[in-house]
Amino acid sequence: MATQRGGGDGGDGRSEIERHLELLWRVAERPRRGPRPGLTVEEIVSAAVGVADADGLGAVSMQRVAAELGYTTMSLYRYVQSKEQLVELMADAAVGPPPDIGEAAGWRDRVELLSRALVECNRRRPWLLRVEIVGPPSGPMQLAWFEAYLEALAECGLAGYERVAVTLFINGAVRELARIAVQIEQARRAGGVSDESAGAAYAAALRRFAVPERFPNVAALVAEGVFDPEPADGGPVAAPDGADWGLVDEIGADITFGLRRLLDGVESYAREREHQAGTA
Amino acid sequence: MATQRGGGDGGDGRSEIERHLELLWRVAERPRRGPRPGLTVEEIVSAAVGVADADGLGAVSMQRVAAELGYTTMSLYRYVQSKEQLVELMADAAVGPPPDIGEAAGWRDRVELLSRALVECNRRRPWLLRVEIVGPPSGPMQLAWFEAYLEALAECGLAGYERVAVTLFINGAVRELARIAVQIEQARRAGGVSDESAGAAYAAALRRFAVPERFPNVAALVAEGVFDPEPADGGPVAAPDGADWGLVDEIGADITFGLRRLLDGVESYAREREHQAGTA
DNA sequence: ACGAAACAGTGTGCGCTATACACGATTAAG
DNA sequence: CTTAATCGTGTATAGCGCACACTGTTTCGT
Repeated sequence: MATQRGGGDGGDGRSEIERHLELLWRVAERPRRGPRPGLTVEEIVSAAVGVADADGLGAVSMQRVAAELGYTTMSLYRYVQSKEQLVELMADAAVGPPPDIGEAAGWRDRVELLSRALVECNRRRPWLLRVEIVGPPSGPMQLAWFEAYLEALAECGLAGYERVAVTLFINGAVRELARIAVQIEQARRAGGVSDESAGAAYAAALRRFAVPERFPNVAALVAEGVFDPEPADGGPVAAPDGADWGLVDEIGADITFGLRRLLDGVESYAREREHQAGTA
Repeated sequence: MATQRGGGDGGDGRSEIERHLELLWRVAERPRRGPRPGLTVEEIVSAAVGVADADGLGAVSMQRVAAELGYTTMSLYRYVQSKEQLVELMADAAVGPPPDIGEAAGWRDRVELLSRALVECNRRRPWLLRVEIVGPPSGPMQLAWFEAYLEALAECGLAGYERVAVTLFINGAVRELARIAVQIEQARRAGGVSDESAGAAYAAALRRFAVPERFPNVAALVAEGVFDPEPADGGPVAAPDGADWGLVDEIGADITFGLRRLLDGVESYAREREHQAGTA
């Protein structure tokens, strides 16, 4: 394993994780001596994000980022402790702030709007989905999204820790579904030789390997045509209620459905508890 | 980007993705000429999994795996097209088959049992959570879990594609939540110097950066003590109904809550539709 | 039976990676 | 003006994935 960020100490009083957080939040204690730094963490992160946007996460190397800035590789280490940390800074910066969903609609719509915006973020920067989440939301932007979800859920009738649970649950589901969708999308864009799109290839694979004896349910769904790229007539209704996720239709519909069931459950749970509280 | 698995062709008729799937499913077309292979894909994958179990995913290199088998690095490439592919094979093999949940209880309990088992898998092999999912469930084990979820949801009253949506939704949420929990767990285990555990450090960080002006909801929850490692009295009730995920209690409770709300929503949705169908 | 073709495993080498370390140049504190 | 801290650079190391050429083995076509 690389550097475990447990209780290490760099010589001064602050632990490693503490300094990491200070970097995330740009707590800049100005250096007291020595030459003026020619770079800022901001610049480095933004250059790295630029590289990732242009050529993917795999193209982000210390050398490439430094070259982009006209500096040498090692100079970056004056600002960042490791590449791993740089990637985390990138991830936080690149999600950007959550949209300002006014007081437009009810809390359910707000949650859905927020989730749609989150998907949109990840769709525009597919490499974000390849950055692994290292823990609970810590950076400014991550925390801003967290805050936004909690705010959206403020009046849904759930207790504090319950709202946290729902937020994390939704985030996880959305991220994972978006990952699948984006990957399909990319494969589809890259597919040149054969006519069949990646979705069709997947359907064909299922048809081949999901034998009814061992995988009866999957096989039945395959037979239904659920996994066919173009939803067959009467198949999954794409984007009900005008919910457009900008994703492969099928996955978008999946998110919509799962999210709405979850919110249904939240609603009924809150209602029931309110009722209990009233009679108690 | 590395190798896009779009429509490449290796000379024979089968596309790259096709050959990948055949390897996942161990479709062995025996070679017609030449010496007998001294290794099998099975051995290689199992050796690689052993390395990952022992020293983490970062320790898995072609050299290391080959050395473990007493072969040279390059010999592995006779069986596997790339390291990326090997990792995928590892991921599929390492989750193992889903547990056989009998006809014990209702579909809700079956889904919860399955999810608990999935979390347990990832808890015992934390490196699994660091392997990025590359697409819809394709490997034998991945598909077996998919099948198990669909089977568990068979009698919940949902249509086919709706069950798919719920399955993917749950999988995503469970995976992401488990990732956070495992990371906290590891950090806690590695934390030696300072007394405060990683959870406490996170709570402290939130207390420092989640100022009420910009993050009122988060700040309020921090003040409530929701993020404190030891749940304060009256805080989040740990493991209601005896639901033990083997994880950090707080995250386990999060999964339980989110999952049950989702299933609540599924139940009411199915009931309502059945009712509609009855009156139609 | 025999040449040819296919295949297994090895050795070498290339380009790339992160990053440790020592060094000169620069700046501010005492 | 000394001294300590810092910035940026140059150099070096250990490791990585993997392309390629090569030897030796096995089996097919004849």
